Amino acid sequence: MNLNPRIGSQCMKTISQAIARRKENEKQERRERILSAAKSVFLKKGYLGATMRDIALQAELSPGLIYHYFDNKDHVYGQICEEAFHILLSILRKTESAGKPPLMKMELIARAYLRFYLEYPEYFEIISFKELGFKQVGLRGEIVERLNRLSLEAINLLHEIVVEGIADQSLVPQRDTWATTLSLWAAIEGIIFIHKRGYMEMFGLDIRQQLEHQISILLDGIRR
Amino acid sequence: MNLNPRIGSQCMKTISQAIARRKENEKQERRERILSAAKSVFLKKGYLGATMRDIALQAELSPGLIYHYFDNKDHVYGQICEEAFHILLSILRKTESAGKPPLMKMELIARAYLRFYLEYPEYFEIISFKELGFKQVGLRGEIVERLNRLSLEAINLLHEIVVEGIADQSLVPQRDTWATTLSLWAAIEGIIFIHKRGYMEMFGLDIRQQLEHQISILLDGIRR
DNA sequence: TTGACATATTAAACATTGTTTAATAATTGA
DNA sequence: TCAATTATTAAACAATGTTTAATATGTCAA
Repeated sequence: MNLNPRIGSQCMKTISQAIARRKENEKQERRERILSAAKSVFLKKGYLGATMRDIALQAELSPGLIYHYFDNKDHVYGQICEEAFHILLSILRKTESAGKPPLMKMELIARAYLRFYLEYPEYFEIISFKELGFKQVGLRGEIVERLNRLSLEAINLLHEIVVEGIADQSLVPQRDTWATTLSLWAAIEGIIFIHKRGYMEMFGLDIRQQLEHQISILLDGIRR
Repeated sequence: MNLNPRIGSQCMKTISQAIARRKENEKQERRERILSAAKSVFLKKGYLGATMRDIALQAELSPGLIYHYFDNKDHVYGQICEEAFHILLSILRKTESAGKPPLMKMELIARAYLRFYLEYPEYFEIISFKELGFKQVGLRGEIVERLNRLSLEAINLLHEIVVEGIADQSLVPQRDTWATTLSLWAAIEGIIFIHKRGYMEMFGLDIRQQLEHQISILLDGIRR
């Protein structure tokens, strides 16, 4: 028996806190479980192919429960998409290009982007659907803000190199560093999308060689 | 009364033919009516936003009837998409570049593509959804074959210029003319997609200037 | 003219979506 | 033990693409 009520109440208080903590953990675990199921389903079937019932089945719980933890399908998708961006960013940052000249850094960034496309095609699909298909689907609100920020973060890695290259005069001075950055990014991304559409297979071209070709065109120009 | 049965039967025959012809016309008109409605709906709402009931309402007939004239939604969409490609192709061909040097022709093609994007944004959306979003949606069969052929036809306009440029030595000889073609096409298309995603607005860049920048990078290189 | 037959057309049904709701089960704190 | 909050579910809902079964329409032969 608690002779001292202060101690008793204090004990109860800490227990309550511990329980609250445990419940918070369990809640988080449910969330994770749903996200894990969602990831496998989205990666396998894509945004449109994946259904909430698929995810619920994979997570072994009812579809309705997902809405207890997430606002809607886009919200869940947004989380997976965010994860995809983190993988992309980690690969782009892993280029280990410190100290190398800016032109070399650019090549490394381009190759790293290609590596992401080749090694994580499902994640690439997730991202490119967000980037290109969403005027039609309608991801809204702060989710898309966060994803846009991550997307920009990737491009910014290239921008920093452009700035550096202009500073050390290995690049011609540009009117606008962002204009050059977007040009390069567009050309790299473009060549990957071309591959995704099957045109390289059509002409027996290798994507890696094609990227090197693209890099050399960008860096050296095509005019004799 | 027909005293001569040969004439009578012949007359009936031609009437039957005329009726058959009229019915064929009416059938074609129904088809056109549906396509016209579909076009306005698809252009306004995009592939995913458009519903068969929307189209039926616009055409003032029942949704089921559409399936009497078309296999399914994708089939209808394919027709609109084909129209979009024809517009693109006509614009690309209208460049009036006969006699100009290949490098100039390339610039004109690039600008023409941009013009299509700026003047027919809804058609551009239709095409780019076909090009990029369809692993998830699943357009199948000969429709996609026909669309791919049209898409390739567009790229081939650039390829012919590349071949010509190498022949007259205004371009460095390339291992593969298609490799160069795809590089250029990717860079041009890429810069437009970058704009579509809103990055140029973000940095106060103008799409036309950006395309010129892209062209100059491609043609002159960025290295000092 | 009538009736059979093919075609055009529709309304309704169907299966599958994302999402909501209302009810139930579980857990906690008093 | 009980009230209340929370977690969970089954069922319902509205909207989709598509199918079906029925109906209207028009054609042709007898």
